[in-house]
Amino acid sequence: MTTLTNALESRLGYQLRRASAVMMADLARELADLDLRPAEVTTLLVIGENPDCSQTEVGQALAIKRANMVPIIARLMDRGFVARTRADGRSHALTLTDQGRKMADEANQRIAAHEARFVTQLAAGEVETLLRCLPTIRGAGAEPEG
Amino acid sequence: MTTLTNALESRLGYQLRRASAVMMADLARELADLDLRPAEVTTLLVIGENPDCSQTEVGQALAIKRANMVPIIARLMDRGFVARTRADGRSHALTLTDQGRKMADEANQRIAAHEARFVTQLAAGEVETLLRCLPTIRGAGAEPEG
DNA sequence: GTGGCATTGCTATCTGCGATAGCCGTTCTA
DNA sequence: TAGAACGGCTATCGCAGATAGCAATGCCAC
Repeated sequence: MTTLTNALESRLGYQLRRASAVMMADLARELADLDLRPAEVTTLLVIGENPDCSQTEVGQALAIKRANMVPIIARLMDRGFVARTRADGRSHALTLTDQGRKMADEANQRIAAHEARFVTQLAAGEVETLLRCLPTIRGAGAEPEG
Repeated sequence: MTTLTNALESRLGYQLRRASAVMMADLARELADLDLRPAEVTTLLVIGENPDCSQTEVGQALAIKRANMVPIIARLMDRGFVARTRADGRSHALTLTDQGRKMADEANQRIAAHEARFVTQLAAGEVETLLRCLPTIRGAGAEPEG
């Protein structure tokens, strides 16, 4: 087995994609026995932080389109983690149930453990740099006009 | 429209995922009129750099599973960018055609422009830090045993 | 040499995430 | 009050990745 050269290794986008995939896979593994997908956890946590928010607000915070929020919320409600009440004729006010709050707490611990596995491999200043640069990269992308 | 709080903003994995998604979307847009998907470009470039490599070798360089390489190679061959000859009874030796080489050159320019849109938003030292840390993160993930 | 094992490419199928187009009822506003 | 904007929803598609298993080939130990 020859090892191939790969000039992409020096590309930011490529490295970002590979690193992100590794962390996503690790997160998915960490959350597997809770039967929570990454997109569901983030939704759960945002609702926990922002009681009575609407679906589209959550979606905007997480860059999830309205249409894609629907099945996520549906499943969280089916499992009794999220409740909603009519806010006005169009929008719902989302809150966590007691069960949902417990699940969010558990998930937060799992996420902390997951993060630690990676952050401990880096110097403190490096983590700080990453957390400063990554939002800059996000901001450098094309703004969704509208 | 209230803006929600989101504690995930301080999470490395979350930021990585968001930043990666932005860059992927930008890359896809840049390559759209070439009708090349991100996974296809990376494959094309690796073959260009490593004439006579096999499919699984390319897959290993790019973290693409054998099974998922099949349709990628098939499409690159259909479009006349990649040719292959029997290396032994099992494996193929992959090379770029003249057309494939041209496409790879063009793709490389597009990628450079795409990268520049983001890299120019960062300080030189920051880019260096990113390119050092991201492979570390990759390495901190669970090794695929086998 | 031959038998067992690993490798290579492949099919088929599944999951997760994201995007688009468009419907309907509600609310805002000019 | 009419038209635009909004919030939730359905339906459907695309891309990337994963798994399980098959057939043919090559490798190695005996």
